Amino acid sequence: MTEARTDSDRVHPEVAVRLARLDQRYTASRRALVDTLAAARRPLSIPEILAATPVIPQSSAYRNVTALIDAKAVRRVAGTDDHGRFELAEDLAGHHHHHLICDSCGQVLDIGASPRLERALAEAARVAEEETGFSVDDHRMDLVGTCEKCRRGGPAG
Amino acid sequence: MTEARTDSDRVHPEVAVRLARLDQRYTASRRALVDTLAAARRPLSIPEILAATPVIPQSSAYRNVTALIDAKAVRRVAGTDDHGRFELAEDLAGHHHHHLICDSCGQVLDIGASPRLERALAEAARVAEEETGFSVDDHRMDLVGTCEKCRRGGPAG
DNA sequence: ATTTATGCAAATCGTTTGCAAACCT
DNA sequence: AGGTTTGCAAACGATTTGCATAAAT
Repeated sequence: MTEARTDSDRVHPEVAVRLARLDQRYTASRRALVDTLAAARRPLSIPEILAATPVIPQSSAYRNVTALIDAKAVRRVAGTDDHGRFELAEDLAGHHHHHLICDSCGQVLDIGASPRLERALAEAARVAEEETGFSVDDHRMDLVGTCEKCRRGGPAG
Repeated sequence: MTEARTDSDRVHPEVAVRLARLDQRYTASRRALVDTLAAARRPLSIPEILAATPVIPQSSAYRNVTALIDAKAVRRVAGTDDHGRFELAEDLAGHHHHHLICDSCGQVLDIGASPRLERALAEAARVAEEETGFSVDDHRMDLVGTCEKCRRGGPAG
């Protein structure tokens, strides 16, 4: 069987190392936060993180997410609503993916990236660098639409 | 010669029609806002809009941008900083494009979309619809990097 | 005339921060 | 011990909103 789920025994030590580089400690709250993000198959907002993680005050969630982002263990993704969303860094989660965003309820789902799409994206990045002088180091590809639930009369339906 | 720039004599009536569908009026402020967005070749934040548009109070800018979004004459795009950015709807601006986002200063540039990339994106959308039950009606492709200016010691350099 | 938009100031809401106590090394 | 993180509450900043007036149909 293909082992696709996050191996937290591998993730935790690596997160610890990345935090240590910044003189940051891998505390219980941070571990819990990483577990929550690793267990979700999609980027979570702070409210979602709080709901899924026992007894973590908001301010700590924000501060820890920030620390983990600085350590490059977590990354922020933009949705359509006014909540930031966060996911494990791709090299920790172990799979490159893109997002499917529901315009109605704001939910974000992960979707796989096809090699063909990735090749086209890489080419686009190269062209953009030549034309603009930017140095491109990441891409985001989001599909925006309406999820099944919302189409049947959910939040904005 | 190919006429690529926005033809505001064509844009204004169409915006008026779209607003009218929602019983909204095409006032001087809204016209000014559309002119500002049409003149920019990139999505603008509210501060940028205010700077470029004479005597429009913030609250009106926010309200009018919202009205124009509801009327599908403007769309909101997400950058990396905490300001929303806004651009004319693509069918009004007349060209499909993607974005180049500077991670350092938050600036957003438009970049053209190659046919090859568009084909790959369309395929990805089709696959995602089949697999998830979403109905996809838009895509966003952003390249994130550092602009030339910031690499030479700009805002975060 | 009636309905919608404006402008100001106050309110809201996500996020950030100051500070003293608790924690890790 | 010495520096870091926590938790609370207050502060912040972008965006939204109530209300009386002005503008558009």
